[in-house]
Amino acid sequence: MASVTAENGFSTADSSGRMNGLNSAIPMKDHDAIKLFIGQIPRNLDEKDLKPLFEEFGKIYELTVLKDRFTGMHKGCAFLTYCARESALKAQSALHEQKTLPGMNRPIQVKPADSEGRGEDRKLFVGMLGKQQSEEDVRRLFESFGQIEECTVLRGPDGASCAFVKFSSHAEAQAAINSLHGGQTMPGASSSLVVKFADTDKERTLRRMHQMAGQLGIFSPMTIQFGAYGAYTHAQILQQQQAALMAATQGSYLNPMAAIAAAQMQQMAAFNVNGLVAAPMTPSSGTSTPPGISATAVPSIAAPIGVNGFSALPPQSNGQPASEPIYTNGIHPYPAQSPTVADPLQQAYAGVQHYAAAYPAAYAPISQAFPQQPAIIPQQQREGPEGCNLFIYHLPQEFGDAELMQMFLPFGNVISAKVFVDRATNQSKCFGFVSFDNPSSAQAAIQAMNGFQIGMKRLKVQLKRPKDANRPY
DNA sequence: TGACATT
Repeated sequence: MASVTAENGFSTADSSGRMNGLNSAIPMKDHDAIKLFIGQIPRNLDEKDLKPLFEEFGKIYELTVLKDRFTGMHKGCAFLTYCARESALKAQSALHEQKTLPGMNRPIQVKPADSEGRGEDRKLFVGMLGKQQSEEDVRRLFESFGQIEECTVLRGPDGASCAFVKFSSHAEAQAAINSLHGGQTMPGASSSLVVKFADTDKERTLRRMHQMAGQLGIFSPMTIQFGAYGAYTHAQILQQQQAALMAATQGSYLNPMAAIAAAQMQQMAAFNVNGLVAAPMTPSSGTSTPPGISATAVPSIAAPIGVNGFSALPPQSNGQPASEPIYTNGIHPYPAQSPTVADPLQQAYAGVQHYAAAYPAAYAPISQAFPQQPAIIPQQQREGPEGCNLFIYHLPQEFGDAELMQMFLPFGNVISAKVFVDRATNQSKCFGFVSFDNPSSAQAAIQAMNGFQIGMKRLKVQLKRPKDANRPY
């Protein structure tokens, strides 16, 4: 009887969003209470299951598991507000990334919800970190500029690659930018540090996407999605953008491949923009972008991608391309993993901003790896060994060899990337070839990029047909 | 829809 009552109490709390159960009078919360985002929660845990876990740090004011509006499906994350700010801080430090709940393969996430930050310009994106940098290193780097409320380093198998640092004020963040952006090169990084405001504001992102879309005629904001991992419907995206954004920005882990791909797409969009438009996507640094994306752009493009650690790395994932000499980017196929809570669309958005933003800076230093002949690459199409050559269809019209190469660099050493062009019109035929130096890179690329949606189309990425198979005559 | 290293 008693337990039933308790259950009912929670159910009530559930629908009202409040955890002030039957006998507890706790309607008050601190004015500076922090709403926490809780990520990586097993879907079988409901409010009542979660409550005990969090109560230990203080009285809970509100605990809401995020659910799909239509299906009611548990989204694997929740919002939690303690009555006391202090409790939230305690919970965060005690739990965040500190334990992994049963059935999860990533540690629990406990961080201030993004709604708390108000999306103000106090959050920085930090690119060009070295491989070694830990969150602590990043904190140290930034701490002199103000109070760091949040610091997240996104890293992949190889180490750190970029980070978010949220200050308590815009001014602090700005100061950090002023002092740190472009000012030093982290050990193991190929370019100087990139420090810019993170675009947390969804609308700004959308605006930019719209801008780009208008200018390019592609990449409309709603069209970058992942087919290959498409567990997300458009409706879901729209309804739960908020939650998903949080999930994505709160350190949830995404499929690294998808994330990389997203960043790549963004990057390419940026490149295209460069050719056409002054620089809608280049925020802080005034670096002028090269006029075109012809063959001469290849080395430059290759550099940011292959050389630096973060180029292919969208901010909201832990995916990470490595940093090494140009065509040995050390990136290795991440095994395709099942997607987690975050929304690919969000990744894509975020990827755009950060990637594009970091791009100008990434531009400057060209590899030390090819001192004499900077970075130039495989200009003639070369086939790799059997099983290493991909046929890619449904490329955007705007894509040239460079873009194609960029898109596939994260998966391995690209020997060659060739978009077919109609000789008469000089227009892309929307298909091309990419060759890797080993089959597993090719497979990784297929895994990640086949089905990648651009605009209304999805990339088709397959092994190229062997020679003899396509010679009917 | 289309389609596999071209001029």
